[in-house]
Amino acid sequence: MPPQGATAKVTLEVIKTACSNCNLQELCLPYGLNQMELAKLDELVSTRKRLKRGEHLYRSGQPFDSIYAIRSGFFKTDVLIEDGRDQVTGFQMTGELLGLDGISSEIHTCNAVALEDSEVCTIPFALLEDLSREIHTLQKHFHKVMSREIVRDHGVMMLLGTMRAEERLAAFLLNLSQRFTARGYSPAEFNLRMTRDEIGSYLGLKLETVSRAFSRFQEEGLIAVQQKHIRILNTPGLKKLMTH
Amino acid sequence: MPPQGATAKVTLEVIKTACSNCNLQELCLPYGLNQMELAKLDELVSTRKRLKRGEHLYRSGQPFDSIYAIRSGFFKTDVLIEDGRDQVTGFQMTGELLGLDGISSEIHTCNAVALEDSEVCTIPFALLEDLSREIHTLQKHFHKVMSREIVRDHGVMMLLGTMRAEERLAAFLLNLSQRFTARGYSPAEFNLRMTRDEIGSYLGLKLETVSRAFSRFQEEGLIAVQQKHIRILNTPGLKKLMTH
DNA sequence: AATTCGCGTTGACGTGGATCAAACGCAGTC
DNA sequence: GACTGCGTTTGATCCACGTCAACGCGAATT
Repeated sequence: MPPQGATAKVTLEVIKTACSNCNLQELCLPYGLNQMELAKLDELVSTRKRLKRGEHLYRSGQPFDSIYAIRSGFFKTDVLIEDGRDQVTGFQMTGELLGLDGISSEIHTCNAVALEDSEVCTIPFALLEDLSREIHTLQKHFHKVMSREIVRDHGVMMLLGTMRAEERLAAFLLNLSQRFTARGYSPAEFNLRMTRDEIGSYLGLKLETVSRAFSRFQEEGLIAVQQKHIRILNTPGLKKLMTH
Repeated sequence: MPPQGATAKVTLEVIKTACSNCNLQELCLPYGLNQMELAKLDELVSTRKRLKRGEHLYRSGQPFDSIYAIRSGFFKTDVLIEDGRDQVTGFQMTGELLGLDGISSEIHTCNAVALEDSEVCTIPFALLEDLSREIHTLQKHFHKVMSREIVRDHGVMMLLGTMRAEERLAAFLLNLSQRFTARGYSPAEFNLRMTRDEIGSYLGLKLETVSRAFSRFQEEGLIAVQQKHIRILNTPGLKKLMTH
């Protein structure tokens, strides 16, 4: 890439990093704020942080003082217990928040790891609380975001508690597809950022089971898999599998 | 019961129903508030509601406008999906909050059912938001409560995703024991308010598996079961079973 | 006291997914 | 271009839990 091209790109990014100019407004915290309120939020969210694939954003046990909004990239969160067992508790993408679990005890209770090179906005939580006492809309939106996380977790509990392997994987693919769509990407074609093992951990399955389910979906013409590249060929078919 | 006895009891309850006088302060929302702040909270939480065993506090799909604090009694929450599958997402006891899931969409996303005669404080959510913009401590505490719910759900996901039947049941019993203890009841002896089927649904197991696990624990001298009555005989034994 | 009903227990058997094991494919690296 | 290593696929076997079925028990009803 020619140097002037690179320079132009950097400049553009600097301009765009303000909340007031962020194209994630409708996904992230700033939802529904007016110009003045956005200006205040910009001040709050001044720090940004880049992470390389594989880097930890935070680790379980570390003191909590900020939550993070993903500007770009892809993360997983996982919890680890003494005896070595661990579980992926979620995958987070652009516009989603990380770190809400740390609010309760002021200590992070899980690890957040970048699954690709990523960038996050650091939101000091004490300041967010201050500002959300001033701005009603921000308060309301923040509460909704936390509550949505609870509802999402109930969905995962449902999945883990009542669904069979193929139903779980179908639900997982449809969920990813829907989230990519909401971000303007193709609903039918995407690259998985996580390994089969991580998918399995999230879905309460072993990696072999995940792999077999992928193969089976392919045989049945529901999807086309090639390593991490997924094309969904028959969305209704996947949905029917779920409700089965 | 003699009439004067009943009268005395009612009067006492009326006095005690104010947040400022509630013996659940350290479990419920009012944590850490001063006298003036408590007085304001009392105003907010003016309505109380009694429910008989089996009654619904709210149902999935109903409009959300309040959260509820349990003054006494025992609840379960469950979600039901189209194809008839359902899952118990939690059991709630005295001092715990119900309804946080409804904040996100302003519609309840699960059912809350009383498992014994119960009484709740109705907390209009809009008013809670107003008041928590005034009272920093209340805001902070409310955020912690929501976050704690997320952490709790992660624990359940862990349980459903990685533990085997007996480990799940051991974790469940220890969790109940710990919550009873926090409320001043015996850590070792209590009555289950839910059926084997409901326990199974929560733990992602069939009722027969729950029943067999109970029997097995009894054979091994870990607990004594008699219908819904449980005595924990060997807490370390149960813990070891979990970390196994 | 007999009857019904909801729950719980226990046994026999089947199966979905775990486990173990081998081989493959792609991406770096030398 | 061969080498190495991680992630993935696929097959064979095993086992924890689900399923199906019978029976038991206590509480409420008559």
